[in-house]
Order: sequence, then C-alpha cells, then structure tokens
Amino acid sequence: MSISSKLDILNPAQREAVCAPAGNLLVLAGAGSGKTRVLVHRIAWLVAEQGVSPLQILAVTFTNKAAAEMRSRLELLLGRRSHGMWVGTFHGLSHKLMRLHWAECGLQENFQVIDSDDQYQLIRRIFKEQNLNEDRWDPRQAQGFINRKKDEGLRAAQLSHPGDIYEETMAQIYRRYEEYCQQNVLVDFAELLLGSHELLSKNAELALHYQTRFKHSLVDEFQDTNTIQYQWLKQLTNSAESMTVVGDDDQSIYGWRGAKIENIHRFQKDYQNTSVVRLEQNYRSTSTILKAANALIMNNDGRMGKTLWTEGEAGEPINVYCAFSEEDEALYVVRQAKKWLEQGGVFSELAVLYRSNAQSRVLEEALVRAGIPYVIYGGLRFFERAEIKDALSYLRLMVNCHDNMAFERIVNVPPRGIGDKTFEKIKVLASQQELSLWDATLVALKDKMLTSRAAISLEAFMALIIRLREISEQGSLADSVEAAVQESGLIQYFRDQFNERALTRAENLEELINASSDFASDLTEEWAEALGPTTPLLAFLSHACLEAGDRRSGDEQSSVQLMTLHSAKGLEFPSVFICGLEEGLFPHHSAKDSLTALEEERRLCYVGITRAMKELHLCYAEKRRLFGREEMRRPSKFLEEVPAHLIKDVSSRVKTSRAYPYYDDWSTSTAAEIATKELQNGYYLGQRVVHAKFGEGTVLDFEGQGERARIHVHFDGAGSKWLVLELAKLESA
DNA sequence: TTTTAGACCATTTTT
DNA sequence: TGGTCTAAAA
Repeated sequence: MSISSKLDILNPAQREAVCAPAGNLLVLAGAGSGKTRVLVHRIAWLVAEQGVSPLQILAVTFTNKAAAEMRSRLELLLGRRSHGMWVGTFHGLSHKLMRLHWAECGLQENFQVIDSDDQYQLIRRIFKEQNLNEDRWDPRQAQGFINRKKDEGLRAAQLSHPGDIYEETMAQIYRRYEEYCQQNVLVDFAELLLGSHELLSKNAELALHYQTRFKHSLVDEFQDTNTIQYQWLKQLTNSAESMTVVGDDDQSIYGWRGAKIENIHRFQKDYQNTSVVRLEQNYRSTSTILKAANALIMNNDGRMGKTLWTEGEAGEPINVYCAFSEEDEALYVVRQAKKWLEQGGVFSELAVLYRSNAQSRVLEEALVRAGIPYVIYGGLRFFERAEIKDALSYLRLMVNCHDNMAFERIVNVPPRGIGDKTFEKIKVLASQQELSLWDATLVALKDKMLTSRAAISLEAFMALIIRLREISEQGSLADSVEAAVQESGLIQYFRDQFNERALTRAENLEELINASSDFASDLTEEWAEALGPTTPLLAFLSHACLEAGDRRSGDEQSSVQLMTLHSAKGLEFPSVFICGLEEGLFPHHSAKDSLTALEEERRLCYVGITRAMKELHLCYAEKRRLFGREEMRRPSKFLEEVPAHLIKDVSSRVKTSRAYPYYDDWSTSTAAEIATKELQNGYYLGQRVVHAKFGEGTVLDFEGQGERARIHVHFDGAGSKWLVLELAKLESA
C-alpha cells in the first residue's frame, strides 16, 4: 500500500510533521491548520511507509468525538480497520488498562465507573455520615479538592497539613471517600488515570510490557493535559521511538480545570531533542478574520509564538454591533440570520457563541419569536438524566448487589413503601456490622427487625434484583435492560403520571432499551479490543459513564447553533456571532484581578474568532439586565484589541435614540401575533377568568396537551391552583 | 409522598 | 431575574 500519493495534498509544514523521522516531535498547530489531518497522516505514514505495526501505536485524545474521528479517518486512509491500535481518550484507555489488569489494581472484575454526579452524591453522603455542616463545608469544594489532588497524583495518605483545619478536614473526607470507593468497587474519572498510573508504577514488568509495545505515541490537544495525564503518558512512552504531541498554547482554555500549558514547555525538556514544527497556514478563515485573531492574541505574554495566514481572500470586514440592550443584540442576530437565509444560506451555518449559558435565554426567546429553528448545546446529556441513572442503578445492582450507591438510589424508586425509617435502620446495621446494605437487609429480615410492611417490600425488592440478575445471565444485554426498566415498575411509574415531564421520562427509558440494543449490535466485535475482556452489561455501564451522549438539544436539521465559547472549540462555521463582548461578562469579572485568568479569557476569545470561516459578528450591549438589575455596560477590551481597519460598525442607530426603532424587524411579529403564540387552549397568560367554585383569577401557566392539559390559575379568593383544563370549565372574566 | 414557598446565588466542562 | 435546592406544608 502506498501512502505517498496521499501526502501530496499536504503543505510543506504538514508534510514535515507527518514525515518527521522517529524522535520527539512537538507540532504547534494553529486553529484550522489541519492538525487532525497531520495526526492521522502521521499514523498512516508510520504504518504504511515505515512498516510500523498498528500494535505499536498509541494515540490519545481528550474527547470521544476526537477519538472517533481519528479512528474513522484512519480507516479511510489506510483502507482497513486499525486492529490492535490503541486509539482513545485518556480516560477510555485508562479504563481499558484497568479492565485488563483489575486484579493488579486491587479491584474486582465487576468494578464500576461513576460519573461526577455520582461522585458528588457520594461525597454528600459522607458529609451526612460524618456530621459535617454543609453550611461550613461545601461538598462541591470537597469534590474539587479530591479531584484536584488525584489530578496531581496524590492520595489522601500523602496529604498532611497539621494545624490547617481546612486541609485537614478535606483530607479526612478524601480518606473516607477512598475507603467507600474501595468497599463498593467504584472508580471515578480521576481514579481511572491515577489508578492506571499506579498500576504501572507498581508493576515494573507490566510497565515494561507496555513501554516496549508502544513504540510510537501521538497525543492530541496537548495543551490541555494535566499533571497526572502528563505522568501517565511519560510512563507509557518511556522507551518510545517516536512521540508526537500536537497542541496550541493559544487555544488553552481549560486552565481552570487543571490543564497545564506548561506541559508544552516541559515536554521539550523531558523529551530530549524535540523538534518543533509550526502549522500556521490556515484553511478555514478569511485573512481579515485571521488578522483580527492574530492581533488579539499578540496581547498575551509567554506564547510559543505563531502567526496564522491564509492564501485565501480578505473577505468581508468584521461586523461590530453595539446593541441598545440584550434584546436588541438578540434581534441583530435574528435579522442577520434572516438575511443569511435570503442570500441562499442555511441556518446550520450560523453559530451564536457566548461566554456563559445564562446568555442563551434572551437569544432563544428572540429566535422563537422570529420562528427561526435553533439547536442549543448544554444541559443534561442522555445518560445523566435522573430516570436513566435510576435504571442504570438497577443494572449496577444486577452486576454487584453490594453496590451501596445503587442500592440506596433505587431501594424506594419507584416508591414501594420503604421509607426513611426503615432505610435508616438498615444503614445503622450495615455500619455497625460492616456489611453492605444488601447483606444488612438480609440480616434485618432474618432477625425480624423491621415492620412487616417494610419487610415484605424489601423481600420483594431483593427478589426482583435476583430475578433480574438471572435474566441478565441468560438473555442478551437488551433483555437485561428491558427487564430492569419494566420489571422494576420504573417505566410504569412514569406512565401513570399525567404530565409531560413524566411522559418524556418514560420515553427516555424506552430509548435506553434501544440504546442498549444498538450498543450490543454495533460494538460486539469491538468490545474485546476496546475494553478488554468484560461482559456486555459491564461494558454498557462503563460506556454510559464514559460517553454520556450528546449535549445538544433540539432536533431541527437546519438550525442555528447556540453554544458557549468553550463548547465551540474544535468546530467551525461559515458565520459566527460572538455575543456579550462587555467588560465583566467577557472577559468575565472573575478574571479581573489575575493576569493569567485574563489571558485565558483572551485565548477563549481567540478560539471564538477563529471558528469563523467567512463572516464574523462581534456584539455587545450598552445596557443589560443582570441578576434582575439593569446595568450600563462597557465594551470589552478585546474589541479594542481588534485593529479598527478590519472592523465595520454596523450599529443601526445614533447614540441618543431609543428602543423603538430597533423593533423594525418585529413587523412580522406584531404584538397581536406574540399574544397569539402565547395563547394556549384558548387561554393566554395573564388572562382574567372565572371558575364556578373558586371565583375570579389570573392565568399563570399551562402544562400538557389535549386531555392532559392543565392550567395554573391564581384565584383572588382561593389562592393558586392547577386545574385540569377540560374539567375546570373556566370562563373569561 | 408530593407540592409549594422561600432562600440562595449566579463562569466555562470532558471524562 | 430565574433556576436550583431545601424545608415545610398539604
């Protein structure tokens, strides 16, 4: 197989990186400079031209998305599946190591991965158990503390701060947390890295095995690595012939999460004779956009240095819109979106970026009014939803009935008459006799310590779990999931409730069954390779934690894309709006006292600007409602840092004018039309109505459709009530 | 067990 | 302002 013809499409710098001789290589890849292409081609080059076996390759990314893209592009390039190659995320590969060597990790074969929400809940449980006052000590802080320490490679036992009450308390919580995880065979995200790192540092032989295996390693987004990830890599690549890291110090926006840009500098010190290649030719944006980005980022100190350029044309100037208010800013976006459509564009080519999620609301409202479809990134992902986690807890108990977390979560979900009192007795018994909740329940039942009603319920619950376990031993993965969802009564519980939310939940549970069946059929072949030896059920549970699903919500095909600047990283759009470019908002006020923080904000802005291919709109408002208060705003300093000659002021008004003129574009959605949109089932918000029994009142809210529709009315005499619309027989007052 | 009222607080987020 | 969380009330 020849790859050389495929190298022709590379530019000189890309080719230099792809074909660099074995050794250590640092690729500084600017935004839109084809870094994934370089990474993929380098692997292909190693395999096809240098005769490197896929088994010798380790390729690490941060996100599942990046890993999947790398894998599929590699397949395309090599014309075959890359069997035996380790391509995955830091966490995914760590997980694989731990599954393969669970015993050496001091775990059991059926260990389970927990996500950050599980971790948080667990820490709160520890707070209760230790009688820690949540007003004084914040569980979130403790969670941050534990993860930070783990990311630094530190165990609770290694911490000591005599006299410092804060550190002491946190360390104590950490210790208890470790204990709990060990007892319940739970592994959190940070633990995957730390645990697999320790696995290798404690087993010289094993370490040597992997070190001699992975002759060629490649790492994506290197600027985002934290301390433990760096050590982890160093350990695995100890005797590698080539180590290729790709990154961009200018796009480091996760410092607050423990990412260390310094790792780029450290790499050059730790890995001798590192050659550096800069990818500066950009294939994404117009030169105007690139000039703006370059000028902005020049204001940061201590950069590795890079200047983006393009062979493409200058394109349009950058639009700067000074809005009167945040509503006006949103209307600008609406106007431009309509214009884009008129000129033959598609909504999905537009991205609206903002610093914080709270900003999306006003934008959404304006888009809804204008009838423009949009998709918003953010919110809960599929596997993070409460009902899904409930169902997964049943599965977890099927795998390991001593999983106390899962036990506690679902023992009374759906409600089966096992209340706090009963459960408290079991918890006390469990801690006294050092039993799992499961075993403690057995003892409590045997010794008749419970009321008969509770005993019956608990017996039924345990019988259910045992029955489910039997089903899972005989049937397929989808059978197990379906049984867990059906037999537990979980889905029926939601179906019995007549409101939209419960219905959605029931639908989600059905979707979970589908997901498990897809997972089983799609991945059967890949399991062994991706995860090592494990059961389908365990694999599915881990998958649910490690790849919690898409963050997007909304299902329109051609929709405007709304997201934070952080989530825009790695994406590109023909036209980009950056909203809320105001001091205190972007850069965020929390960055005002720290130069490092300010520089990270600037990099975030740089990331935003470099998402744009053809058009860029920078928006800010003179006045914005923040926390219910109206405030006058100052434009962001980042706006001044963009050279004036690249900018076109598109503000539609004279400084002194008032709101009225901006509502030109509302001509299509007049007051009457807005009112109609808010009219539901013949009623509208704020309407005065009369009820035969409760008298006069005001309509506050609606819920549901058709027969299930309910209306929330505040009655002057009788207070506020939810009424079933069909039965209420309301009349207009 | 579920609903509701009041307190509190307010970047960014992947795994 | 509004979303989330907890404690109290129905």
